[in-house]
Amino acid sequence: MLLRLLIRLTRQMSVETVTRMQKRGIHGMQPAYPRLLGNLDTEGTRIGGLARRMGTTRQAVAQLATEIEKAGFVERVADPQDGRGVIVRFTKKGRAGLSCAIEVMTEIEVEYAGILGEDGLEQLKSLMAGILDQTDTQGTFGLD
Amino acid sequence: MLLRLLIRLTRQMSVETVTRMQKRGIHGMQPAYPRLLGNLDTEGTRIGGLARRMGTTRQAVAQLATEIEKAGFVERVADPQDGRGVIVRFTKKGRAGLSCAIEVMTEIEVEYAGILGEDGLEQLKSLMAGILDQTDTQGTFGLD
DNA sequence: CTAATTTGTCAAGTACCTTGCATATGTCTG
DNA sequence: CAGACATATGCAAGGTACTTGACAAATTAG
Repeated sequence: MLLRLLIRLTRQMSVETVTRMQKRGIHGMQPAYPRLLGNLDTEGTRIGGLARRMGTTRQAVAQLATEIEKAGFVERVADPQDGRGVIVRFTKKGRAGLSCAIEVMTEIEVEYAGILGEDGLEQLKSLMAGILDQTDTQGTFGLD
Repeated sequence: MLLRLLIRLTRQMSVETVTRMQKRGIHGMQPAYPRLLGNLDTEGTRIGGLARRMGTTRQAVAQLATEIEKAGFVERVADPQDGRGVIVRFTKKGRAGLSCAIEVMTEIEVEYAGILGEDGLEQLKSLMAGILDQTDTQGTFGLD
């Protein structure tokens, strides 16, 4: 069953990513963080904007942002243009964390390419993207 | 990034599966349940055996079993051969639930095959299985 | 200026998982 | 058979990631 394969592979890759980042000295990174971090503009992005990009609710983003803030990868600042707005932006650690995450994920993908062949990996990605394009109305941004 | 695609597709398929089962009158099914249910022998299976098959800890299985028991899909009985053992086995609702889960997951896969072509879907599955075979030491049983 | 809308937060609850510890039962050795 | 050890499960606490509902403050529309 496809679902079972998806669950196992997702878990494996998530755990592997966090583990390798730790070994490289980035502590406190969690599998869910790069999804938010990868959607942050360099000047920072508002909660609602992140929610739209990530295809989730503002509440979920606010909560996730709180966790990521505790881990030190982002900080919240008031939006000078809109008194209601809160801008989430990178700390220095956050930028380092994101680039490490990308490195590690790329490294893992290279290993998978070693198993499947480069074409195989590209096919895997494009097949998944094909399903999501047809079934998921969410846009695709940032790290996606 | 591959990980992001995996997360999105997994979530989508999980939610879709549970939603469709509800529409067919199976209530209380959760995405995690078929993984256990699909590893149950017809006579039932012990917690430890399930843990081994599912590649997880006995605690996680025991807890999941409690949830699934509350939902009415399985029941616990003592192992007559081993006083320490607890056998988890299907209720009538559980058998109906599992077969509905398989129907629904198959139906979703057929829809994906409509997007990717049958060959595309088969490729997707075999590519994922290829990675897991090389990287995951867990055995493959039941619904996998 | 009032009313509606947008924005973010708080609070509670759910799903699934982890680790550590306790306890009951079984097996093996002397 | 007793004692030591291993195995099987349960209990408790905690953590991550999410959901829904309600709310107050700020902005915008009429």
